Amino acid sequence: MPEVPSAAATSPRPASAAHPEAATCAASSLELAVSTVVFSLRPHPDTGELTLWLPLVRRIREPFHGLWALPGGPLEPEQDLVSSARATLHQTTGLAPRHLEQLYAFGDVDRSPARAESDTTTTPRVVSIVYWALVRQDEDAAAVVGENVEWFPADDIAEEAGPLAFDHDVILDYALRRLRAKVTYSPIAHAFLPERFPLADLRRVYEAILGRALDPSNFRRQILAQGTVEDTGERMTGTAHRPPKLYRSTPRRSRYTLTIEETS
Amino acid sequence: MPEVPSAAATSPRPASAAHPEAATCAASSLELAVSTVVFSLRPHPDTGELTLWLPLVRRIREPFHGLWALPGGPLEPEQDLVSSARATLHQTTGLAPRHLEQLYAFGDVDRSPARAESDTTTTPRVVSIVYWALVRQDEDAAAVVGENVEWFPADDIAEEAGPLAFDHDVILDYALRRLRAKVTYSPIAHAFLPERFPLADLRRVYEAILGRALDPSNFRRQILAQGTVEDTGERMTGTAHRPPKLYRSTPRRSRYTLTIEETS
DNA sequence: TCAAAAGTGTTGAACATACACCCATGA
DNA sequence: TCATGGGTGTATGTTCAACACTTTTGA
Repeated sequence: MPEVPSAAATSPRPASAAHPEAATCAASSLELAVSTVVFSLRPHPDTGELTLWLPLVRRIREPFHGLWALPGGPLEPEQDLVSSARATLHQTTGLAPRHLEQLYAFGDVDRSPARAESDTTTTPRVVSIVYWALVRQDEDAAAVVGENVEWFPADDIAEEAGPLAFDHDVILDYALRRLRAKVTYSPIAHAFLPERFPLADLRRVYEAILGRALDPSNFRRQILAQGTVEDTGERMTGTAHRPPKLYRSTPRRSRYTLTIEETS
Repeated sequence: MPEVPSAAATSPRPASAAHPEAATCAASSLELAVSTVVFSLRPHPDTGELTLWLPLVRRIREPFHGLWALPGGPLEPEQDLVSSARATLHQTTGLAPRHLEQLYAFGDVDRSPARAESDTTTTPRVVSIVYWALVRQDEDAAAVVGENVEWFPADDIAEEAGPLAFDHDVILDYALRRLRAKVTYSPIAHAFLPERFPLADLRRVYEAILGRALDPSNFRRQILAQGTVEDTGERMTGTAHRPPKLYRSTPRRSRYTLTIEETS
């Protein structure tokens, strides 16, 4: 989508009236919604291995009545984008997010397949701003699930939840790639873990997200080298082996991070 | 913004009516605009060194009448987000973009400083979806500038264009960091160059964006190693020295790249 | 004492940086 | 021939994957 434009170049009008920040949609059918992809880690029902799960909401009206969709809702005029995403997450899981980040704004005119063929007056054009959130492993157990809400393993969505409503398949695919890319250059994986944790748990989080095994010794060195965790001095007890040290993630200096992308 | 939520957790309502993709703003003052940060490379007027420039548009009405702002405009109900950004770019420069990518959606309730203090009925709440574009060096010369449009060196905006309208200072700062980060792991720099170019030109683009000199020999090796350019077999003529080979950037397999972020 | 996972050390390959040096052209 | 930037080669240091090996607990 970025590269190569349509070479269509009509005559350049002088932008005398160029006038940013002013689009009233009062008269037209243009709507603004905020959706959230909520990731959590749970054992896979078949293999028992830790994998990504996420909640979907069954649509109870047209369009796409009966299909599964990402949780979300309309943006209230007096509500920030993040607040809206946070509220959505609270409604579907009962939890407050540990990590909440903007993913992308989806706004193609034909983004909901139904709309392409149908009357545009019945199906309004919707611009969605999508966030993604990570749920802490220890809190996940306390998550509450509402009516018409169900959790699915991320990689089984296609089979188990059929095609999703709107273009949410595309969005979900993008969110997954984004998470997997970001985990390699940013310490977001920590957001899945409790206050204190052994390094092996952190490694298991990485393995679950990336879907492959990591060398324990090299992993340890890399994490310690990047300085995103610090030793608490405590150790875990009651294990059937040498008790591991407990670490906590070093407080990130909140450097104005809006986001940073990466797909490659 | 991502990390640490407000721990505010009221009682979780079951999301029985959770209903994504439906926000009519007909009755409220909520507007949707698309703005674009347009980057081009030109010599700096003082030092003569190649630096980033971008066009700003002077506002001709309230709010922020008289101040400089990012080019942009309201989103038409039947227009894609990218199309809107593309149109904006065409209006301000007369050009078709070589690289166009979504940056971020800015939608805080109080994002335009004026609004914070003023009556909310007079200053509507605006959600802006911001794109960034790169202009090819050879096309830049042919750029047309409209009325109330002026180009500035990116690093001199604060002094020369004063504080920008809305929160466009923040947006611009973010766009610059994003560009500088992305150039290190993605071949976007090529988008500034013509069809065929010597490697030294590509190096100068990198140097301009990063603001520091790069070792020519190592740069060559890195670029050739990553396989983003290919030898055309031709050479540039008319130079006062050994004629350099001409390269072209290898066609990127258009892998569904929405975006990928990166800050640090 | 054995199994299992924590944790340390070592080695070799791949890559990056710095810089010496040769090449091809116009003037 | 010389000045200039294009282009190649090489030495040194750093990072990283693989894996052998030691440590510490519960059973």
